[in-house]
Amino acid sequence: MLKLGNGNKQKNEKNTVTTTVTPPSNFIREIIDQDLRTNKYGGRVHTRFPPEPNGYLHIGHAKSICLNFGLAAEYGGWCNLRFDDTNPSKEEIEYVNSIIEDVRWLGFDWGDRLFYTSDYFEQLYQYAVQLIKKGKAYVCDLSPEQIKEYRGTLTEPGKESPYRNRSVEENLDLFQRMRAGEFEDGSRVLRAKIDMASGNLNMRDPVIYRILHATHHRTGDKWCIYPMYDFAHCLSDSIEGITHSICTLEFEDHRPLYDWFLDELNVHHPRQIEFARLNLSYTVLSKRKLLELVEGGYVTGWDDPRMPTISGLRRRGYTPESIRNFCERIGVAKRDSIVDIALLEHSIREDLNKRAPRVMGVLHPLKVIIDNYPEDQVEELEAINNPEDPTMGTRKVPFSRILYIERDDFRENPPKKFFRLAPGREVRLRYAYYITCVGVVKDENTGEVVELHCTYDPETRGGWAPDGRKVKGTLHWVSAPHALEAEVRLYDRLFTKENPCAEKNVDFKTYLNPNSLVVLTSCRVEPSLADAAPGSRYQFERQGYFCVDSVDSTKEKLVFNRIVPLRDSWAKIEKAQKQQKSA
RNA sequence: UGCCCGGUAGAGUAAUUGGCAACUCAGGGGACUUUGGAUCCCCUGUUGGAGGUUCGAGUCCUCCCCGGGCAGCCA
Repeated sequence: MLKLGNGNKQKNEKNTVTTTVTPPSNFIREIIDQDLRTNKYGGRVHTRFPPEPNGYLHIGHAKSICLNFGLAAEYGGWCNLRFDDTNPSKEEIEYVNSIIEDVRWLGFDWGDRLFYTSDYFEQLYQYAVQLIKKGKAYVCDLSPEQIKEYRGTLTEPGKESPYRNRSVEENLDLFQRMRAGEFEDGSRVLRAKIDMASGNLNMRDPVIYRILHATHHRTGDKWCIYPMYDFAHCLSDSIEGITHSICTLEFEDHRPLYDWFLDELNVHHPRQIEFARLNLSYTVLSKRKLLELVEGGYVTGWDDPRMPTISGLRRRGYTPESIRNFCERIGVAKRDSIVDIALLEHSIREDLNKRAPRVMGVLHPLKVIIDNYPEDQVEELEAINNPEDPTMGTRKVPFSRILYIERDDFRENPPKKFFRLAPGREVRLRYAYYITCVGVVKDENTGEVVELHCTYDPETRGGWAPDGRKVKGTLHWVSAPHALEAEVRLYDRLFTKENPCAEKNVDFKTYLNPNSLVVLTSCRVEPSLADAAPGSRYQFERQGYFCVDSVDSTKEKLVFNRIVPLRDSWAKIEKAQKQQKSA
């Protein structure tokens, strides 16, 4: 008998997701292709994303979301969103809401197929009763400690519970009274009767129902017994008519148990496929560790832009497209691996290069006075919004006698291959003029360069010299009297070590990067940014991609998050030069 | 020392299922350039080991080595 879930009767909402990367084949697609060829599920492909609402989603979940929703879209099937809410002591509505928001933001749509395992509590209870009636489940009065003791170890078999052979009638009565609330938490459980000597611990009479007098965020106080994950999960998949239950590797050992439940109950039997969860270099991806960072105040919250959470990446400025492309690129397999975070960074650069408007912003301002530029003159110079996309048009940028340039763009004693400004050197100011440095003003006490004097060549307006002479460097700049002051938050990798969890006896927090956030408070950006909307993304030319912080930025005080820096080949040259010197 | 899974360039994945080991990222070099960005071109480097089957093995077989997971009334 094949029981089809209610999901099958409901209408499909097509996903609108696109990726620019051609998906390579993988072992899951092969399995589905095979099932389609053999008509195993009547040609259907129905997946689900089944989070537990006990934390925020992270990039590792994005992999699973993209897989499940992606496969469904690709094969013209469906993907359900189902909350695995079987443990009211850990789950909260706040998490439910954040998960819904995140999955939607990633660009996926579950139509009217939003489900909760708690929707099935009554049905699940009836399944348990069926097992009891078949003599395949029993109420056990052993304490938690005793159950552990009786379970045996990895290498030794367990022993049978003295309550294992209670009569069906007694079990039915006891289970009903468990539901009725007659017993204390922990006093009794319902167990499957399988094999205490199995090499697979999951088969040693696993607990399938426990007593928990806790208020559930959806069912309130209706229940005081709750099904265990192993029991609830496989049967929820079955109820929904899921064809391919895609999950992570650690559930491989549970599959025989799921097979046992499904076969004993003789219900629709999804095919479970396990894949390796995502690991990313220089970060951690476990709810427990992320929670530790949040609760310990190491970050400002779940949406701290340094966090690998979906909400953190969103606030940082990552786009859903870039995350989807990343997930496509990393592929899916069964071996554990650590993906280089550079791949994530590449994905966002690739996306934003095509889409982000260019703008000029000076992070570490150095004042420049153009000695031969008329005192009160202001010119509006034309700048291209995105050289990758002419349809994005142009804008006007004001130019005047006093400017700011990047402090790094000037060297009093320029090293080899330094193409930027130095005493006597001529460079181009982007979209403006060629300027030549004619004077350096330093602080008398510290020796710090505080101001540069330059002359400009009026013939080079727009950045071209009529005599054809070339300059090697092009600098970004802002007009001092017109510039907007802004705060810029420079984010870097959260950890200094590729795998912060590699050593079992060293706390991963030891490797937290002390420079993962550097706040710059007196940056100057061009005036076109005055009305920049929260969340909008820009390329600050020659620097990187930045996003208006959606929480802290105001019209009065702009705050930008650095999403990712541009690739910086000068930094590499300089680093190599320094290494050469010290060698 | 029980059960399960896995091992392909530095990283992540492919390989028409037994037929020239490739793609992306990273790294190196070059071209081009009003972003030292982007783009384009080139390069470095790979089937854990030993046997076996075969005309032919990353793929099939045997043994070994290495890595991961499992003893919640968590998921």
